Parts: sequence; C-alpha cells; structure tokens
Amino acid sequence: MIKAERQDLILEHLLKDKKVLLDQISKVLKVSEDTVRRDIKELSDKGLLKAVRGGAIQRSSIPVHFKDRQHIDVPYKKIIAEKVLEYIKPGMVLLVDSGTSALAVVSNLPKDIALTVVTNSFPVASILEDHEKIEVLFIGGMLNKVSFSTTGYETIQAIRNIRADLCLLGICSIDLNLGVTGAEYEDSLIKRVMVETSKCTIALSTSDKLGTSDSFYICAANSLNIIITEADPKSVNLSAYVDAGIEIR
Amino acid sequence: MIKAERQDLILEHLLKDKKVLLDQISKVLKVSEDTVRRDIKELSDKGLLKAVRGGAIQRSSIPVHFKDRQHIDVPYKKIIAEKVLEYIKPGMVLLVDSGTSALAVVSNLPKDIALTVVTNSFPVASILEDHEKIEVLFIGGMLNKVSFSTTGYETIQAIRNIRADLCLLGICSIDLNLGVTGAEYEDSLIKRVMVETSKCTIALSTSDKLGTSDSFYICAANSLNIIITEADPKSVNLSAYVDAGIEIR
DNA sequence: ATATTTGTTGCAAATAATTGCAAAATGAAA
DNA sequence: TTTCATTTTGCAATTATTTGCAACAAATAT
Repeated sequence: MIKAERQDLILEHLLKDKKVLLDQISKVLKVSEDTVRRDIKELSDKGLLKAVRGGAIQRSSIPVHFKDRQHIDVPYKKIIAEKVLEYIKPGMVLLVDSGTSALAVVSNLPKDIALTVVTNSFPVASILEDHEKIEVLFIGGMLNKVSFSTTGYETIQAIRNIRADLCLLGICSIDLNLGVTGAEYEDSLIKRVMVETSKCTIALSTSDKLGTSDSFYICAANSLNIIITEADPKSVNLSAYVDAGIEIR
Repeated sequence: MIKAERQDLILEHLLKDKKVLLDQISKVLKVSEDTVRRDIKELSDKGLLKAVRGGAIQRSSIPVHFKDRQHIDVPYKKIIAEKVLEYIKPGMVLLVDSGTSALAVVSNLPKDIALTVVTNSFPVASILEDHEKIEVLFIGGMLNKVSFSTTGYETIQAIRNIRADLCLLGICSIDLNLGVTGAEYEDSLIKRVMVETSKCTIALSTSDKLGTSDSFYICAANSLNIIITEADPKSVNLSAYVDAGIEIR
C-alpha cells in the first residue's frame, strides 16, 4: 500500500464517519500510528481535514470545492513557503493573492502568530479559521466561482485602501525587460494593484518562470523587492536580477 | 471519544434543547463533569455558547457554526424559504444577510434562475457555486470566523453602494412600536444598512419573534415591506401589522 | 444559618504528540 | 542488475495534553 492510497483511504473513512481515530485506522491500514499521524499531518497541511488529538475530523467551514488544494503540496511550493516565512514578522499586514503558491504559504503559517491577512481568496480566508491571532480582512467583489476569489472594480477599489507591509504575489512570469506578467486578465489587474499599494512585494515563482513572459502586464521587474524560487539562489545564475536590486532567495 | 467529537455533541445537544446540563451530558458522553466543564469553558471562549452555572445555554442568536447549521434543517425554515420564492423574479438583485434563514432561502433557489446575489456570508456565496446564472457579489470586510461572514466599516460602506431590489433579512425581533431589533451589535448595524439601501425588504421571522425586542435597533417596523413567518397568516392575529402597511405571509 | 450543589485549583496517571534515529523501501542512474 | 541517494516507516525517549480526583471555595437553596 502506497502513501497516496493510504491517505485516500483516510479521507474516505473521514467522509463516512466524520472522524478518524489513530488507533483504529492504523490497524485497518496495517501501519504504525506514527505513520498515520504523519499522513494526517500532511492532509491537514493541505487543508483536507483537521488534525485533532487522537485522530482527525472533517474541516468545518467551506465546501469540498477547495480540495483542488491537492496541488498545494507539490514539494517546491513547500520549499518556497518555508523561505517566505522568514520575512513574515508578528504584527505585519499581509496582502495575499489568490494563487495556490500564496495559499501554500498561508497554510504553513504558525498557528500562533499575530497578523492581519488581507485577501480576496476564499481558500486563503478559510484556511485561517483556526489561527486565532490572525485577523482576516476579506476583499469583496464579483465572485469567481472557479477560483473562489473576488475580482473586478470593487475588489480593486478595496485594495487601493490597503497599505500592506508585505504582498505575497503568486507565481507569474518574470522578465527583466518585459516585467512581471500574468496569464489571466482580471487576475493580473488585481495583482498590479496589490503591488502598487504594498510596501514590499515578494514574488513566489519557480526558476523556470524567470525570463519568460505572459499576456498581461502586472508591473516592472524592479517593482518586486524579493523573488523566492524553489531553487538554491547560488546554483542558478540570477545575477542580473540582483543587479536590478531584487533580492533572490 | 475524541475531544472535538465530544464538543460537537455538546453543541448539537444545545441546538436541540437550548441548554446543556453538566450532570446529564456528562453521563451521556461518559466523561466526568470536570471534563464537560472544561469543554464548555473552551466553547465559551470561542463564543459558541454561554457557560452558566450547572451547564450552558445558547448564546444570544448568532454564532452557530456553519458546520452545524447545514445539517439541522429545521422544517420551518423550509416553509419560510418556499414562501419567499414567490417574491424572487429573474433578473433581480438580492441582498442576503448572514443568518440561517436567509441561507435556507438561498439553498432553495432553483438551479437555473438568473439573479445577482449580494451577500457578506461565505456559506451563502459557496452554496451558489453551482447556480450558473447567479452572479455573486461578495461584500468584503473583517471576517468573523464563527459565522463566516464579514462585518465592520468596509462591509457597511460596500453595502451603501448597492441598491438591491430585494433584501432578505434574517430572523430578528419585530415589535410595532419598538421596531426591528437584533441581538448582536455588529450584525444589527449591517442589517440596518441593508434595509436602508434596499427597495424592498422581506423579514424572515418566526411567529414567536413578533412582538418581542432585542438590544440593538435595526429599523422601524414599517420599514419592512413583507414579513414571512412559518405560520398561516390567517391563523395568527397580525392585523396590526397589516394596518401598518406590512404584508404578512 | 446551614445544607447542598456547583466551581476552582492543584495534582498525578493516562494518553497522545514530537523528536531524533536507524532500518527498510523506493527510485534513479550507472 | 547494482549502487547510491532519498524517502518512508517504525521505534524509543522526551515532552505536552487531557482527564479524573480530591480538597477547598463560592454560590444557591432550604
């Protein structure tokens, strides 16, 4: 039995019983409790269930739809998420966009950090349900029922009223000459305003997106303060970015 | 039995009976009274109930968690929901508040009706995921993690920019002289603005709430256009309301 | 005022989570 | 296939949480 299969069974069991007990399920799956515990931890990180002492229960809030979070845990996103954490200090106001990379960062936030998170993404907001010290300011607007985030005039106007300490910009293409670009028009508009109004912007990218471009302009490359990729900044040659005044991690 | 499960049961019991007694529930759950006491303390800290000597009672109106609301479909809500449908015509702009009654109405909407729904409630928005012809305008603001709805300055300002055809006002107390009142301050503020800016307001109430009052003023009784209750309008004497120009259903 | 019930606090036993580690399994490259 | 590196898994020691109990305090009832 492989790990993914086991985790599917845990979720299945959860659907039926509304709860999973470590000792029971470990016997069913014929693995140690430690292993199940680790599985539950992983699933919990993805937001697919809620780990509690002795097992797991269903996540309360928002419907199944968001379970596209499957993709969150792609290893490189975890790496990126951890690098970002160094920049997040208690008391900050974070502006978080609606991509899965930003979601990965948010789901890796420590449980007890005090922050204000501003976002237009239902998944981001709902994952913060149990972070008691995080205040969530949700940005309204027209609801996109696929990404479960808001867009449009209202959203942009609302963001203009925010001056965040840190903006987490989900993956987009970055080119020194062509600037930061995105594949979706509405989303790019919003990202643009987010960058404009934030004191500091961290782009969450992958190294293969560097030097590429997409259809919709977001901002100049040097509007970014920091670019975080999954790669070791020493191993790839990114000196051109550093020369442009962008910190690379 | 897991702690989380136990606490869920306490809340469930509370929903049915309006109260929980330490000695009773501790026998049902097969734990000591001390443990239940501690559970109630925790739930009380989260604002999910009110601890009293000997047990716990429901916290005035609000926050029943989304999770719990979904499963408990009190029949009268269904009756009310169906009565409301007669007033909802294609093309309308609906302003929907964050109460459970309004949620019940929304979940009874036909799949293919074309509407614009404006709401500050996550559950309302997410229930409309599959209604392809319903546009959802979500009202931003500070997120209340218990009711999963937004409140505060931003929310109120955003509502001021809407002029809905129909406002669905969740259950609150209604008295001809004292007006419409609510038990939660923030929630009442929002309801007030909703009524002010809408062309027509339907109050979703239960007959026992008529003639009662709560702490926070929302609007004058005759600001309501229609009151819908679970009861047959002929069976109860509501002529005073009709005389005041309010339609009763 | 006294008796009875309920709450509080501190404590110890039981239970669960975390961490570090080594063995086993898996996968990729030679 | 074999080898090497990585991941996964189980185990043990440590740490943390939960729970029931008992002694005492506070509130309520008689």
